[in-house]
Amino acid sequence: MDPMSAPEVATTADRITVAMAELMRRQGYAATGVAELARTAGAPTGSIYHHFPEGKRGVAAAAMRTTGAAYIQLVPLLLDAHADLPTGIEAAFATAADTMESTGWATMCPVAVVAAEIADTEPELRAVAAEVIGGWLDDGGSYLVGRGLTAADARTLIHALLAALEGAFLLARSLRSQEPLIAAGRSLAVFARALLDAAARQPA
Amino acid sequence: MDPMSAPEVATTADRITVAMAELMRRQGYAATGVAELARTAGAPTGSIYHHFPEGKRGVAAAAMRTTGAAYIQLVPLLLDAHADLPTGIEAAFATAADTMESTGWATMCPVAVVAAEIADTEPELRAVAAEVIGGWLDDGGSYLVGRGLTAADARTLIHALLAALEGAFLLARSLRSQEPLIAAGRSLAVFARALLDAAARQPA
DNA sequence: GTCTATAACAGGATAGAC
DNA sequence: GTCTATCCTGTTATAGAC
Repeated sequence: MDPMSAPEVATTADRITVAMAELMRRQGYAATGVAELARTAGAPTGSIYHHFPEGKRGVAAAAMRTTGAAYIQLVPLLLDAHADLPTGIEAAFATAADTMESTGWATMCPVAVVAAEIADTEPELRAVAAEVIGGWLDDGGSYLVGRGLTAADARTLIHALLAALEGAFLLARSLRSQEPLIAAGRSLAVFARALLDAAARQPA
Repeated sequence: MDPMSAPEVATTADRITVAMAELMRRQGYAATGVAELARTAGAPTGSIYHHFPEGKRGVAAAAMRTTGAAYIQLVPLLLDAHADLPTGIEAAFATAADTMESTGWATMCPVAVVAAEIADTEPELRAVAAEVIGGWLDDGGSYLVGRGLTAADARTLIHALLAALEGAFLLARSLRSQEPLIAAGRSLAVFARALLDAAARQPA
């Protein structure tokens, strides 16, 4: 708040949120304990319940929302670099594959890990996951419209793209192989090109 | 063993394995307790450790392998019905979407749920996941070669297909929407058709 | 707003009677 | 091979001093 204050370390609440996102990405929601979270964030357990009265569940919700906001910024960052959209998509998947391997196959999206775990058991967190994923679909779809796709095609493509990305992350992490991400990238590049070509052929 | 014995109920070990697969699919590995598993399987906790000396981890490994064997049988079952491969792929995704909605969005692959959770924390289970997924890729790839794809194309397609399927399951479950599965099915049908067309054009 | 101590309970695993 | 009782450790959450 004070413009004079140095950037310092992030606030305690921020450190807790970031630590939770990191732990969830690595081991999921259920396996992450509050004590471990406190240790990782460098805060006593009491601070967690002070900043997040809803406890572990509240921290998880905040971590998912923060992750969601951070990830959506990557879309233009990765795809604007290529004038040809299909080429950009394929390159983005390749970048993801490299990043994953260089981080020891740990860099998976925490929202996806948690979403799989809690969809049937934690209604509030499932709603948060749906909200975050829905935001990705909306924003990603808008971006694709800007790249020349019709609204309907953009919606189809962003659904297929996000599904392929999350699924390929999951397979790559278990197999410790770039192959799923590379194959998914090729597949989506072909699909994107087909949609663009069809739209160009009948601009009704 | 005794050919005269009625089919009866499955053996205790089988009931435990099946119950574990069902619980893991719904809530993951970490959130599934041994007491809950015993209750679901209709067996005392002692029996679990009698049949699976490695405990919860051993039951999970058995459940993943059993699931893997069951799922791979679905491939010819779903795809042989259509003479045109891309059409068959799209129909299979649509069937998965219907099944999922009619079961209250709970029917996700337990291997995928667990794989996401334990990739960094349970090395033995990660290896089992890799073994099961690797089997799907091998068998699915062989099937696709039988449907007219080159070995390299089959490998690419089965990777892209499995990634899209697991990812779409994950999104569909969180969003409670068929849309990810339908979009992924369309995307893979287009990709499969492109691979088949390219192979037909240059049968070098 | 920070931190310690602890309450209240559930976790996985084991021992041993039957 | 089945089942019960129990051990020990870890869990989430809270109370209350500072």
